[in-house]
Amino acid sequence: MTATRSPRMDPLTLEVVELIGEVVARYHQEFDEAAAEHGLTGAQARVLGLLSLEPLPMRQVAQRLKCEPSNVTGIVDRLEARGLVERQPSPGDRRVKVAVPTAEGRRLARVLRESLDFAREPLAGLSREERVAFRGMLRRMLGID
Amino acid sequence: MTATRSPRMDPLTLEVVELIGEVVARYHQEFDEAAAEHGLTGAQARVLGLLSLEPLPMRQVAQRLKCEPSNVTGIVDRLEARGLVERQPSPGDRRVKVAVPTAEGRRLARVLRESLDFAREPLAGLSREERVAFRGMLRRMLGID
DNA sequence: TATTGTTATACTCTATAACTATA
DNA sequence: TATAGTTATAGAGTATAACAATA
Repeated sequence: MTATRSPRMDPLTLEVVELIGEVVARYHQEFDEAAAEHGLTGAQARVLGLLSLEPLPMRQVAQRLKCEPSNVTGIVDRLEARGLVERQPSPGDRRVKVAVPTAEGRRLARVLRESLDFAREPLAGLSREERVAFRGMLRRMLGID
Repeated sequence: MTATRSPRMDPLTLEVVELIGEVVARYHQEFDEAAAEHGLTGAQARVLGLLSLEPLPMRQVAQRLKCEPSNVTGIVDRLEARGLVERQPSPGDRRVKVAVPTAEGRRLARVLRESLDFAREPLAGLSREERVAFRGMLRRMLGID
């Protein structure tokens, strides 16, 4: 039996993997801070962002969040109590409730989106070719194409 | 007053920002799943990973996690109950308790590290030049250099 | 007095299971 | 009977404040 116990990673790849971990941590930190500045938790801000792109039935919100539907009830309850979201009945199926952002909810979602400068700012300093290359790498990591 | 309300983002940059968000979500998902397969939460796995690199006083764990010291008490309590971590007195200062992984804790930390193939696998398909370029981009995003 | 770690408390997020209204 | 949403419950992470032991 050899000492090898997993696929070997060269120092460069190892460094890149570690950098990705740091980017992930930084992204979450900045996202949560931006949400907290407006009195929202990370989960609430994420749901508000989803709904500002497209109103969704409760169950579909859960699918996007990859969590149980019962959790969405509480998150939307709190957004609704803040006047940022409303539950609207679905015409076709009376069981379904569609979560729709209010005007204030849409406004806040836009503010939150714009305050996430972490990624945008450094990207602006890249050439178009560099950004294309970066996009290609991210796509490969996500299994796109 | 013009309609412009924030720095403009070209479609390519916008797409890259969105891809980064997806990578972040995917990274967290895979990390938490790997932890759950071994009966740990994400926070517990993260602390165990930290300690496997270097034993740390409770307060310093909180600083690395960017959370309040009182939270670390509970996380380390659960790791200790699982036999993965021990609290050891500090020789120089009797107020300090150093969290040290046990042999089993170090073993599990290594397994968790190796199961995070998400980033490593696609990186292996890149040329050295591409990886260097990717590293440079990540560093700029983190403000390194 | 100041610092380290803990306890107590309250809130949020999470999964599970049971429930209701509707299909 | 199946599905959408909710409620009830329990565990975990989080911040705040107050506390004990030590410096």
